[in-house]
Amino acid sequence: MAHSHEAHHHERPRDLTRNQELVLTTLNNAEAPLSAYDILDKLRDDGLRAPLQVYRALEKLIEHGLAHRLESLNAFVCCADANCHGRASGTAAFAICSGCGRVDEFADPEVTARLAAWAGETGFALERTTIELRGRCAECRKAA
Amino acid sequence: MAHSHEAHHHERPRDLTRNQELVLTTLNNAEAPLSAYDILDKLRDDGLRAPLQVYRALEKLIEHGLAHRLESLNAFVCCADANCHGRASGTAAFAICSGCGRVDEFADPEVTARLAAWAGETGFALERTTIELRGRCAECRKAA
DNA sequence: TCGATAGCGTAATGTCATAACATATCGCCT
DNA sequence: AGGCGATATGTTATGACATTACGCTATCGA
Ligand SMILES: [Zn+2]
Ligand SMILES: [Zn+2]
Ligand SMILES: [Zn+2]
Ligand SMILES: [Zn+2]
Repeated sequence: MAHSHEAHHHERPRDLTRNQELVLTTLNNAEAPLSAYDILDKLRDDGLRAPLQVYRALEKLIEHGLAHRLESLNAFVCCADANCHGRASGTAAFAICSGCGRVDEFADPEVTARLAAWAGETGFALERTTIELRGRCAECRKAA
Repeated sequence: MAHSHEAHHHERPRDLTRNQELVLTTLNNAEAPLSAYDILDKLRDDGLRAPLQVYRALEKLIEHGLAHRLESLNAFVCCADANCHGRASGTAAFAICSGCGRVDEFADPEVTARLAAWAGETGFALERTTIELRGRCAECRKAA
């Protein structure tokens, strides 16, 4: 572990390609999750033309932990949890507001532990976990 | 609350229409989740012709707690947890095997409680929760 | 210099889901 | 019986999301 061989289990983030950079920036600038086609539309002026260009970039960003896919929305957000990349915080959970569309990423170690425990007892080899909460955020409730 | 006004918060399950019955039976007979189009194909001989007929039936079945949508799969399963309909067990979680495709429905009250607690602290009005685990089931691991 | 790996561009296609409109059926009140 | 609202249905067309297939290019180390 002595010489510079990269962090051992998680790519260093910053060797993004042009398309990946464009997509990540678009996600970063967005207030709410974007679908792949939303992203594509925003990047037409930068030369992107086909959905696949976006999907390929997203795939890498997600691999690197820089973005997440929201399954219940068929849309994508950039990662908001500094610890998430280093996976110190366990499985990420997402609270999605049906009012403003904003997404709050958080992690609860106890939840992670309980699900891992269930997997352990059951013999289920856990690879990936999706936790998505739908509802209305505090701000939208006040604005009601 | 004295006279017969139905159970107060959860419909009695058995007043399904023909289409709902057909779809539910199809899901019950399936070993793995089915997409709406899978269901449609299986029900062509029974007179179903359009996706919407299936989606409408699914919508009601899900409302009644007789079926669930798996967001990470865009597919549907029938509910496997007797308690689920009576909502005694809290939020349902699903373990989806990438080997055999089978789905295991379970509920962990502690997980439910932790997510509810997060929502409480944050002021998030929780309406619906999705928890989906991807991996390989014990049987598929043995068969490896 | 060669081959392997990764990324890129494009077209076509596949899969999932809903809008819009027209009918039909049932419970209920008059 | 007649009228009404609520719910379910059937059908067509369309929209939204995602992948397959193919060929080209850049990079890097043997
Ligand atoms: Zn994250
Ligand atoms: Zn909100
Ligand atoms: Zn259930
Ligand atoms: Zn399996």
